[in-house]
Amino acid sequence: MELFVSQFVNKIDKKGRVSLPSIFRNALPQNSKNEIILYKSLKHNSIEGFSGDRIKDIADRINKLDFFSEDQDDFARSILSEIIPTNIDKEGRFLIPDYLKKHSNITSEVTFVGQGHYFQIWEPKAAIERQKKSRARLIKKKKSLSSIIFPIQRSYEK
Amino acid sequence: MELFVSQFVNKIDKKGRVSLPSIFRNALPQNSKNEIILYKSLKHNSIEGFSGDRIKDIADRINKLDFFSEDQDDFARSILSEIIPTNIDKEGRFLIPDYLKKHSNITSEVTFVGQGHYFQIWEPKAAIERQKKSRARLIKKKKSLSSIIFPIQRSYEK
DNA sequence: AGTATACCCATTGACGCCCATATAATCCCA
DNA sequence: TGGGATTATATGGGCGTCAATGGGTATACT
Repeated sequence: MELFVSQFVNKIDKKGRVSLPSIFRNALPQNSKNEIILYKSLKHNSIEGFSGDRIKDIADRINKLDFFSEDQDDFARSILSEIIPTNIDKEGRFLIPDYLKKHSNITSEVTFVGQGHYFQIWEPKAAIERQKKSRARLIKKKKSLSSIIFPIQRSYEK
Repeated sequence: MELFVSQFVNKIDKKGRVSLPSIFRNALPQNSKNEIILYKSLKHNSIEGFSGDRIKDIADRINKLDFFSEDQDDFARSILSEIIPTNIDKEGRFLIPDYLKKHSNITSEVTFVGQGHYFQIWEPKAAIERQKKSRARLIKKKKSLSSIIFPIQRSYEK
C-alpha cells in the first residue's frame, strides 16, 4: 500500500534536516525514493508534500492547455514555479526551505500528517489546533461516516 | 528530471554573467548542456528560454495557430526572428543580451521561474507582482490548483 | 587598439555523503 | 513465551564536493 497515513513528530537538527517518517518513505514509489515535492499549502499555514514522480503528470496536464493562453501561464506560474523538489539523503532526511518554514512558523520540530496521497508538515502546536477544529467541524456538520468513505466523485474540469 | 520547476534569484556580475540555476542546468538534455534559447515573452515584460535542442517546439506551437491569421504572422515574426541562442560557460553562466534586459527592466538581479518545459527570467520585483496576479486570476476564475495537482484520487499502481 | 566573450582559477557557504550512537522495534530460539 | 540478540529509526557530527560569485587573462572580432 502506498498511502501516507498516521501522524509523527520529528525534530529539525542544527543543519536543518528532518527525518521523513519511515512509513512515509516506504509509501514513496520505488523509482523515486530520494526525492519529494514540497509547496505551500493553499489553505493553511502548513506545507504539503508528495512523491517526486508526480511532477511529470502535473506538467503534462498544464501543457495540454493552449500554450498562448493565460490559463496555461497562470497554472504554470502558480504550480510549477512554486513547487520545490527536495532530496532525501541516505538516512531519510531532507531540508525544508526557509521560506516554507516561515510560512508555517516552523522552528525546531514538525508534525507530519498523512493525508492519503499527500502529506502535510505543520508546526506541532498548529497541527493540534488544526486537528481539533477539523474534528469539531465534522461533528457540527454531522457528516455521516458513509459520506466520508464514499464521497461524491466530482470531475475536476469545472 | 527534465522539467524546469521552482524559482531562484541570482545576481548579474560586472561582466553581465548570470548563473543558470543548477537544477535548470540539469534539466537540459545531455547533448546540449551548453546552450539555451532566449526570446522575448509575448505576454509579459520577461524573457523566456528553453533548451537549445527544442527550437522545434516553439515553431510547432506557432504553426498550430491558424496559418492565415494575423496572429500567426505576428508570432512568427516576433518570436522566430528574434530568437537568440546563448552559450553557457563552464561555470554554468551565460550572458543576457542588452535588448532583452531592457525589455524586461533587468539590472542587477534576476528571478528564474520554472514553467515546466520552459522557464522565464524576470526582474525580481516584477516576478513577485506577476505571481500575485496569476494566483488572483485563477481564484477569480474559480480554477482550483489542487484540481491540477490531484485531479483524481486514484491508486498508484498501474 | 578597443570592446566583447570565453577560459581558467579562487573563494565562500551550502549541501550531500559517510560514519556513529541511542533508543525503539522486531526477531528468534531455548 | 520470555528475554537476550539483532535490526531499524531518529538523530548527531565530520568533511569533501558543488553551486554561486568574483576576477584575471587570453583570444577574437571590428
